[in-house]
Amino acid sequence: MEQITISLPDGSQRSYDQGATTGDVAASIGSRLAKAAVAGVVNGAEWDLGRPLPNGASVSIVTADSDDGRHVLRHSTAHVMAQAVTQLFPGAKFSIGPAIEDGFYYDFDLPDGRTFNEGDLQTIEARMRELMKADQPFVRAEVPAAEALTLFADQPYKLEIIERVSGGAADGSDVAEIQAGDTISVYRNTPEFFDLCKGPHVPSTGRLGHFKLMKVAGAYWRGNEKGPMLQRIYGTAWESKAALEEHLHRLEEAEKRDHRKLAVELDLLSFPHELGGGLAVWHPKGAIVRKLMEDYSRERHENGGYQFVFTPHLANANLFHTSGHLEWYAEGMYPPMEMDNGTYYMKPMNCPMHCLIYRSRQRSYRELPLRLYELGTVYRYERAGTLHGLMRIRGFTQDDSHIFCTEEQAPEEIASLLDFVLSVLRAFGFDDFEAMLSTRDPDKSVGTDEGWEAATIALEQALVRHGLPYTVDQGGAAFYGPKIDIKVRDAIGRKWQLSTIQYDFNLKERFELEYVGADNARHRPIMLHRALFGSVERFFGVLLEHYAGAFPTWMAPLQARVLPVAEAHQQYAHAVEARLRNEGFRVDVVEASDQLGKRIRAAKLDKIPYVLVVGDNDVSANTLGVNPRGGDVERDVPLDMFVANLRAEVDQQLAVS
RNA sequence: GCCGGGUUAGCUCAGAUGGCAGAGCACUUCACUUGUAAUGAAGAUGUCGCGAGUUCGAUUCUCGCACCCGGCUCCA
Repeated sequence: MEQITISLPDGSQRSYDQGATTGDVAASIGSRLAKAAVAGVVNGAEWDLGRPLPNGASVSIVTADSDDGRHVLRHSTAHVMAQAVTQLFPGAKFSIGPAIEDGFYYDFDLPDGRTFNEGDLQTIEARMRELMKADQPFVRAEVPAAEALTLFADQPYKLEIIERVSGGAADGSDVAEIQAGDTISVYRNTPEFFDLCKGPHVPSTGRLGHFKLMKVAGAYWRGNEKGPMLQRIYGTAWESKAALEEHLHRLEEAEKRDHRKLAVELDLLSFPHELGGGLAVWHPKGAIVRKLMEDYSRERHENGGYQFVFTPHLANANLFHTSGHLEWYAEGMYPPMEMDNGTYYMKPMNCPMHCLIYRSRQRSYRELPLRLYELGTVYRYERAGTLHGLMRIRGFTQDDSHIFCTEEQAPEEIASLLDFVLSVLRAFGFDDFEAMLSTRDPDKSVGTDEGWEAATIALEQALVRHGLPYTVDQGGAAFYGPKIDIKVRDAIGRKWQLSTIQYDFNLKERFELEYVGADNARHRPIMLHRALFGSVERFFGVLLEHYAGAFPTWMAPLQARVLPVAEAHQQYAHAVEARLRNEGFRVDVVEASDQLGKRIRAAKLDKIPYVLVVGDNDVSANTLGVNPRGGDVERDVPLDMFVANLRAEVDQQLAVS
C-alpha cells in the first residue's frame, strides 16, 4: 500500500498508510493527545479528525483545552442543540449556530411564532445529553451546491446561506449566482439530521457534554432590524467539568460585582422610577467618590496644560446645523424645544461649543496647542432597550478635551496625550491596556487622502512608540477622522473600552477654524477629541466593578470608622475622629448602642478601609485597634503612627506613574 | 425600537382558584455596656409599579403604559 508522509509541528516526519486521518496522527503521537484531540490544522486550514490527509501535509493537532479546540467543541455542541430542537419542535427552522467567546448560540425560527421559555431550555438540554450519550459521529460530505439546495429545501435560512457561501464568497458576505462545480460541505449526525457547515467538528457527539444552556433571547436574522426576529439560545461549553464550573463561578463573581447591585448595597446612587429611564441621582456616598474622581481629573489636567471651560446644556438649533449633528446624529438627540427666539436642543456633545470658544477671536500659532477641557454633561437619546445602569445612560458627563494644534505639532501632541491618558488610568488602578486603531472607511468619510494618511500614521506611531499592543479596525473610524480607543482589563479580566483619541476633519471645516501662522497666513488647525474616562458615570461604574465596591483608600467614601467598645470610650472615639478629620480624612464614629461585633460587621459590609476600635487601653495610651479591610487586626497602634501610615498609603496610591 | 422575562415593606424574597398580604435583614423603643464579622425582647412598616376593563369584590384575570433584567439592533 502506498504511504503518505506527514510533517508534524516539531519538524519530524512520519509515514502513514494511505487514507490516514488527523485522528490517526493524534493516536500515533500519544494516547493522551488522542483523547484530547478534537480537530487538526492541515496545511494551515482547519481539518476534522476523521478526514483523510493529503500526502506531504503539515499537520498539527488541536486539543480540546486550546482556544481553537474549545471553538470546535462549542460549535459541535451548537449542532447538537439544533438537532435536539428539531426533534422537540418539529418544523423548526434554524439559521446559524456559531461558537462565541465562552460558548455558542443557535438561532431558530419556531413554527406558528412559538417562542422558547425557561422550561424549554431544560428539555432541550436533557435531549442534548441523550444525543451526546448516543455518540453520533459527525460525518462530513461535500455536495454540489445545487444538490444542497434540495437537501435544505425546507430550511429557508440555510438556502440563503448556501446562495451566499457558494460562488466563491467564502465569508458569505455576498450573494452570488451558484455556479456548476460549487460545492457545499455538510455535516451529518444521523440520516435525519444534518447541517450546513464548513467544520471542523469533533469526531462524535460523545466527546461533548460539559455544557449548559444559559438563556433565550431574540435576535434579528442577519442582524437586520427590519428583518424577522429569531429565537436565539445561548449556551456555554467547555472541555471538562472543572472548566465549566470555573466559568460558572466566574459569572457568579461578576454578578456580585455588578455596579447596579453594589450601587444599592453601598448607597452610592439610584435610578428612581419617577426620574425616567437611564437617569441617575447620586447619593452622598457616591457623590463623594465622583467628586474625588473629578477633582483628581481637574488637578491632572491643570498640571497638563489644559484650560478649563464651561458650556451650557442647551443650544440653538443653528449650532447643530453648523456642526452637522442635526443632519447626522438627530436620532441620538432629544426632541427640539420651541422657544420665542428659535429652536433649541439639549446638547449631545460638547465639541461644537468648544469650537465656538476657539473661534471667539483670532488665534495665533503662538497659542497652539490650545487644550480645552470641560466636565461637560451631555444628553443622548439612547433607545429604551439599550439602557444599562451607568454603562449606558441618557445623561452623562464627559471629561471632554478638544485640542487644537498645528499639523507639525500633532504627532508630538498625540504621543504625549497617550502618555497622559495611560498615566491617569494607572492612578485609578488599571495597568493592563490595549489599544485599537480605527482607520478610514472610504465609503463614508470627509477630509483628504493626505490628511487621513498623516493622521493615521501619527496615531500608529504614538502606539508603536509606547509599545502598547494594538489591533487595527480597518474602516472602523467614524466618518470624520481616525481614532485610537484604549481598553483596560479589570480585576477579573474583563475588557472595558474607556479612553478615546480622535482626529476631527469635519468640525474644523464646518466651523472654519483658523490660526495665523508664522508665515502670516491663515491655516486650519488640527482638531483632536479626547475623552479619558469617556463618561464619568460609566468610568465610575467600571471602577465599582473593578474594585468590587472596595475603592482604594484615597477615593473611599469613608476612609475610617471609629468604634468605641463601650459608652465610656465614646469621648475618646470622638477625639480620634476629630484628629483624623483635621488631618483631612473622611471618618465617622458609630457609638456603642449595638454590640461591637455587629458594628464591625456593618462597617465591613460597607467596605470601609479601616475600622478603628477603641477601648480602655487605647484611651489611656492614645492608641487604636486597627482592623484594616482585607487584613489582620493590629492592637495598640499609636494614633500618630496610624495617621502617618494612612497619609503614606494615600500618597502612594496617587503617586503619578 | 424588537424578542423574552420581570415589578409584593428601605433591601432580599415568599404568597394566595379572585375574598382583611408574609418572612429575614434594616428601622423604632426598651433591656444589655460589650475588645474585632450578626445580643435579646417588643413595635412600626405596603396605593402588592401606574391607569383602565371584567367582577358583588382585582395585588391576583384582560388590555394599555412606565420602569427593570437578559439579548438583538443602535452607539456620527
